[in-house]
Amino acid sequence: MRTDTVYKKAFNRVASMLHDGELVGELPSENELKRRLGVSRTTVRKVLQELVHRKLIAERNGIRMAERTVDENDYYPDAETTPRAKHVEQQFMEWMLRGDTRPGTSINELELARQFGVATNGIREFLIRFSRFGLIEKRPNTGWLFKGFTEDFALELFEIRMMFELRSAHLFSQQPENSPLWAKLAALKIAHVDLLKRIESRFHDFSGLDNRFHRLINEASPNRFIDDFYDIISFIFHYHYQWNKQDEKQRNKAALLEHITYIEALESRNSVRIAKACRAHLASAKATLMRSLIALEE
Amino acid sequence: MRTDTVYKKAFNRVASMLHDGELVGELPSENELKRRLGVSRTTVRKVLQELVHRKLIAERNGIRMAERTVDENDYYPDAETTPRAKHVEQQFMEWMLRGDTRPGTSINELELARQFGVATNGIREFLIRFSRFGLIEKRPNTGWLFKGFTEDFALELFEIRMMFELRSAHLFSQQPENSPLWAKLAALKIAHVDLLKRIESRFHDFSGLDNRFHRLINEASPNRFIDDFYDIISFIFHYHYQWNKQDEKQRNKAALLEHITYIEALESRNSVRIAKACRAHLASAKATLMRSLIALEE
DNA sequence: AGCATGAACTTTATCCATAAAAAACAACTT
DNA sequence: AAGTTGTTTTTTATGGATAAAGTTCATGCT
Repeated sequence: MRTDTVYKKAFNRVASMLHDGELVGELPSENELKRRLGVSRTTVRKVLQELVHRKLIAERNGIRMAERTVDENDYYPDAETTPRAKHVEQQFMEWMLRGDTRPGTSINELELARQFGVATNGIREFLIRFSRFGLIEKRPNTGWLFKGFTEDFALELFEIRMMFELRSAHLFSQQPENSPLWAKLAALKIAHVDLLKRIESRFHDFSGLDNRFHRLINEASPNRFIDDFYDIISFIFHYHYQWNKQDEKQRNKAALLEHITYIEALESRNSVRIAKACRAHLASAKATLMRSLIALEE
Repeated sequence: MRTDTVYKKAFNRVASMLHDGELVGELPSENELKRRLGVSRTTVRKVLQELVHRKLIAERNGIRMAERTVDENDYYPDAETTPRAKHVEQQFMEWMLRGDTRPGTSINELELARQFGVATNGIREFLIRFSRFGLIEKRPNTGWLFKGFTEDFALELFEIRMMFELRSAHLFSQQPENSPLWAKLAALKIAHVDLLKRIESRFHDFSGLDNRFHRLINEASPNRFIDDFYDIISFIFHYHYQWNKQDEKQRNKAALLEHITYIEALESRNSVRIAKACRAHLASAKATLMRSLIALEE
């Protein structure tokens, strides 16, 4: 059966809106809620129905009002708000990055399905999606081959990344003075400086900034293939560093400083300086990844 | 039910081997056939069984020999030797490139499934696979968006292609003198010259050469992401030109000449000359594609 | 007319079933 | 011991079913 994660997530969302006093007095219409929650009206209605049923809200002559205050165990557990496909992704990534899965291992759909508690279809769809990351390969009628999260992989990844980023940074710097992206860049710089001040406690926030920064650079002259490639990078890094936290603070602090230099280079519009800052930053990111790969081997 | 296309294809293969006298006297062992056909022994046995049943071969005290001569209608029809997934691919590409599918159209899995006569699962898997080509986009719980085989698409595609190819051509030229790839390049050049002589009748053969050439260039310093990207290109071109044959002969002849120039540039090891030939060739390929896109609009 | 709710219909996400194909195991032969 | 064939088990490719979520149609209210 299809999971009802969309509903549960929407429900939690409304509950927390009630809790935070974002919905005072008469509740918005179904259509308005639909817009705010980004789900269909069908789902909105289901949420409302349950809210009434639990007496969190009450409906009197067509007007819906908050009734009871929301408490902690009105919320559905987080795990129930994530669709199956996402769970498969997480479990697979853990299996791959954490387990002792060696390069050359073959991947068995049925076995993973059993292990993850889902139908084989879900596994297969995930693997198809995942195959574009270059880490697995399909052999028809036979199964999938895990090629390994190896040094080669990282080298090839960074080679492309470097090409793309140099290209995008260059084009970014060539934008007209009145482009709104310059203002965005300035704002991002401030965010960097702010984070740097609080780095001791807030170092986790870096990955959000990192993402924003690299995506911003691509915005100047969009290319879907570059965007897609950046998705690969984010994905890989997200999971890799999620299970590999050594030196996180230090790593992020260094990257933050590199970003600032890089941003200033962009602001200078000086090609040579830009290329240099870009190269330096990527070289450092690469070195960090390589180091952690070697650590994994042991 | 799973199709038995693997079996049928293997059967046809063996039948044509018998026909062509590639299997004289005692037939090879099951294991040997398995190796030659690239299928499992289970399938080999099924083929043999059917061959016996149809009296194409006979088995006398453990020895299998040809019995009857193979005739035209011993073969299974071609359509039955292609797996469902491939059919879906073909039908989808036709639907997309030939039909009046406009950018922005949304793609309905169920409707396609009905139209193509397959289960929705197959459509979905295809779409997931296809999504990396940058022509469609998934909107969760809702469906897929067809972004269109547009001018933008072609521009973005060629931008990346140019970056990759310049990089690969450069690295190719830097290979040591004793690399075996130089010999391969020379052989390919001869094949080009040969084809040029027969271009009037054999112009269809160009696409095979084109593929070999571009893949050869990448071989010097492999990068999986570049290979993958080249898969996208081949795929797109394959289908696009399959339904768009205008000027095919002339187009191929021009490309053949460009390739020869390009190969000679590589052989010269002269960077400037290489970059120039590479650019010229890609610019021309791009112009051809753009022209045919505009033709489509009308 | 324009927006709200209610109800019916359609499509997606997900599981399950099964024949075909592959792989593993077993017994036999040289 | 290594290669054959026979048999059994496992896995993949494909179809089908269904609850959840999305969309459309209908009705009613300002």
